[in-house]
Amino acid sequence: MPQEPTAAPLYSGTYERAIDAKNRAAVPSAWVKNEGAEFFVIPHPQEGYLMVMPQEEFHSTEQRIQNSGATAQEKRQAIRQFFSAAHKVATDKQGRILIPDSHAAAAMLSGEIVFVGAGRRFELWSKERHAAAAAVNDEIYKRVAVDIGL
Amino acid sequence: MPQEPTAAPLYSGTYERAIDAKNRAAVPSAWVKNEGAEFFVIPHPQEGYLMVMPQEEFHSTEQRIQNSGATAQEKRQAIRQFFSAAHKVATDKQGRILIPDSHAAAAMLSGEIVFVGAGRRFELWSKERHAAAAAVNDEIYKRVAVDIGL
DNA sequence: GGCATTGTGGGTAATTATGGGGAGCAGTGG
DNA sequence: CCACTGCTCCCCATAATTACCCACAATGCC
Repeated sequence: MPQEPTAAPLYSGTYERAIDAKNRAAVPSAWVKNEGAEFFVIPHPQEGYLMVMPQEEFHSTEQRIQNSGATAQEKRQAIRQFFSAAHKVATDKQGRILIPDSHAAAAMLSGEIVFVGAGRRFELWSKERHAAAAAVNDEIYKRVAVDIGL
Repeated sequence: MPQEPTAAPLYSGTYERAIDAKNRAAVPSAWVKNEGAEFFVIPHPQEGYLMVMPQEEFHSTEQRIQNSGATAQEKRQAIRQFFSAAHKVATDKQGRILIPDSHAAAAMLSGEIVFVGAGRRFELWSKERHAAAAAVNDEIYKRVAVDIGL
């Protein structure tokens, strides 16, 4: 049998979850088994949500900054910012990750939150913000879908 | 001519099925090669039915968005929407897939449903919607058939 | 007519999601 | 140096959901 190149973890789908008073959130079980249990959590620089990625995607994101068209000094500063904002988290025995306070506040995470698959990484949104952002994206998605004859 | 190592599955035909109270639907046995087959389920952006595709078709659809004429940002947003709407499902030991609640609701699937082969992917319709859509398609099909001298 | 395959339904066990108590540690300030 | 505080992790309990298993009906094949 031709050995499948162990497809890199692929996060897809949307899951509503709760974040409790201790800032713990259960990662969808379908996403935990692919990967070990360690993720990097980084607030998205503009939009108010958290990016969560496994180590390899974290490194590849660093590379993308490195390969950007910015000046050497700008890249150094951007990478420093990137690293300082990134927190490494691990799932506990119940498959939950602990969101650092500052990050939860930045993304307004409390009560109902949404896990959104985004390919090689996934995202954490507050339910309200996600509803708004998804509406915008859905417009664009529909237009592009017509373009490619979906 | 580049020979594909494993013949891409071709889905054809129309099958009426039931979806039960647990949102399970039996995939036509002719379409399930091995046990534990995995599919991605995505609501069609405009019309109210579900697209179901194996992983390779899923990726190729992502590529088609990537190669569309939209701007880089639009493509990113469209792909994000595409990923977030796609749920990975696997057949159980009886060859059934579990349809996520939100998707079943979006396509109004309950009671009688229809599996429709569509080449490298297949579709899930509610019986009523499929009847309506099929009537329209048949009109078009007949006209085109005359065009090509069928 | 048997027999195997496929589709359907439902009971039950296993997994997953969530909440909360409490032990262990680190840092802080007396 | 030692309480005290805040935080994190572990454990358990419970609820909800999912997957597994069996039973049976319908169909087609030998």
